Amino acid sequence: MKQKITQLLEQNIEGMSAEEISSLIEIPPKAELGDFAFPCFRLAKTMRKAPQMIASEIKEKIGTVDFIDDIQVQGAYLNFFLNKSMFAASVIETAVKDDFGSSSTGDNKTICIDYSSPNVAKNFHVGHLRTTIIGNSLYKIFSKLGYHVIRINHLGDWGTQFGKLIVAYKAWGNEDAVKENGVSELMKLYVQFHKEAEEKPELLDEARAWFSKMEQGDEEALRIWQWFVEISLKEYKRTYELLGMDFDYFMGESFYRDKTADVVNRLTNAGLLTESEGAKIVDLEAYNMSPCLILKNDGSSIYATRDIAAIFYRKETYNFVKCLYVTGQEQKLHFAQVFKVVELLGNEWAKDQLVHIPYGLVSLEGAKLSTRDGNVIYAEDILLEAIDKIKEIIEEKNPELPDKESVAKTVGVGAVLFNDLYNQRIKDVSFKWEKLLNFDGETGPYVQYTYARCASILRKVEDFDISVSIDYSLITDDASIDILKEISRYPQVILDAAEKYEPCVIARFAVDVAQAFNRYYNATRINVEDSALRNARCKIVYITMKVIKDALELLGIGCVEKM
RNA sequence: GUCGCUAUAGCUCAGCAGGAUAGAGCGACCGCCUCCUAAGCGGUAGGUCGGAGGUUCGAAUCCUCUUAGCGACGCCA
Repeated sequence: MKQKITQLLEQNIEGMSAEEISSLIEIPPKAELGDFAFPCFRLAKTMRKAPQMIASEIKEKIGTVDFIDDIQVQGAYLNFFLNKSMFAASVIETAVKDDFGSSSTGDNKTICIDYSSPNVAKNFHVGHLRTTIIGNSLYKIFSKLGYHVIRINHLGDWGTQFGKLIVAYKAWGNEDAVKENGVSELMKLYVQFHKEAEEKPELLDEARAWFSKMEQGDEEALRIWQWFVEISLKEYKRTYELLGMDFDYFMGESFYRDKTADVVNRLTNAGLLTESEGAKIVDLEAYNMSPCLILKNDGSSIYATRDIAAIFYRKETYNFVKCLYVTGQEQKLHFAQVFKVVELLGNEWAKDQLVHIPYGLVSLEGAKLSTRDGNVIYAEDILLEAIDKIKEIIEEKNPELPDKESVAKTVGVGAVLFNDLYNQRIKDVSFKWEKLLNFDGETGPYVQYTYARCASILRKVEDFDISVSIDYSLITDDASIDILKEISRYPQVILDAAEKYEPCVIARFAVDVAQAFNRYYNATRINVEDSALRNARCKIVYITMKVIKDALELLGIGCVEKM
């Protein structure tokens, strides 16, 4: 709509007929805006007339068109007021039969999303939760738009850290303790390694040597490594299950270990590889970036090498139109370098197909997250804590509720997911229990509550039948029109979220719908005597539920009928 | 030092292909359940949109400079 109006302003309307002007601003069948206005200043400037005069001229010429009930001039602004029942009819009818998806947008093209990707042998903490939750939502959003989305968990299961772990395990480890305590035992070894390495820096060389052995296929090294990976995966999968998430591939960095030589070959053939301080690098000075390290001075690969190998593998295997990387913004330079190197190898597509989707730093009550100092909270604990808190609230507010356990899980997990998706990705997050466990206002439970409230209403109206047509002239009150305006935005909201790679657009929308509905609920009695009125109002309740459920689904959050 | 990100109400944040009186939530205070779920709704208080210039009829939004916080800047990922 805004674009249409801008178009109008770009043109000289002098001498245009009313038909021409109204065809220019033709109101779309699904009006995105209820009442809207546009400024006449720019037009006034080009036409050298007072804005007020322009406004009244347009008004005079446009007259009344479909959907528009009234036009007013206020100061220099033109206001169009919708024909409310026509608008209501349009919104309700599309919402009843549509699934809101522009499913042709994606045309079944493939998108790879690389997200979650925890570092094996480290605990899955708050920080990992962000990439996991955001990535999962992007997967849902693009799937809805008709893309074939491949979810890749690029586990950090290769690299010098395993050399460190092997050194630590051989020096201070104990098989039984690792078997019993899993990842946290490995974490302890890792922490101890760093402590000892401060005194004895030669440990670091030892660690690098062990990693080098891994790369060369040393049997002992690989056996220990494999064991650590299995232990870690078991724990991660428990968290993913709690989150209700899955991946198409758990393909860690180790998967590319035999593909890094090919990267080196390509770079060598292209004459891009140069030697510097004993290491092999690609110089990126021409692009204002520090060099991209490809091989360390001991000849072993580094994460950039494996990331490049992964890009080629994915392009060849899946022929993606986009490959998204959901990681912290501190890795911005790394991805810029890697993408540039791929592009320099003669791949123009790298420019717009490889996308880094950064998010802000997670800190804990103001302090930096640090496993070494014990300043961490584990994802699983957060989820379990949230579920417990929800159970308490249920006992307090609705002790008779059936299925308490499963409701608490859906709502508790939903609260955590929503909390992570409600703000723009780029914002830093300071984790606070107090905030996370407050479920009033702009939260997941609030939206879910609104859904349950709707469900409760429809349960009580026994004769409600969605297929019975209604009299739209009964729907003209402000509260009804407000909720319908919100609902009518939904398809555009999905597109916006996809374009910006921002699930928060959808989360905000869900809250807007819930707020509009709750206002409607308070202002309007739905279950009334008059059956025509009751039916009409129930239809609004019905489509509200449908939209909320669909939107929450895009965030990876479920709904409950009662809570 | 160079590059990047962030800065809007006491707190957490929306708004930013320029447009009407800058919006929510939390917290505080005051109201609303003989009525469909009060995890709700309404109201009050709270703002030099970090600062200074500039472009414009019009700037939270665009440009320049500047301040503060954070991050990245070669053998970790």
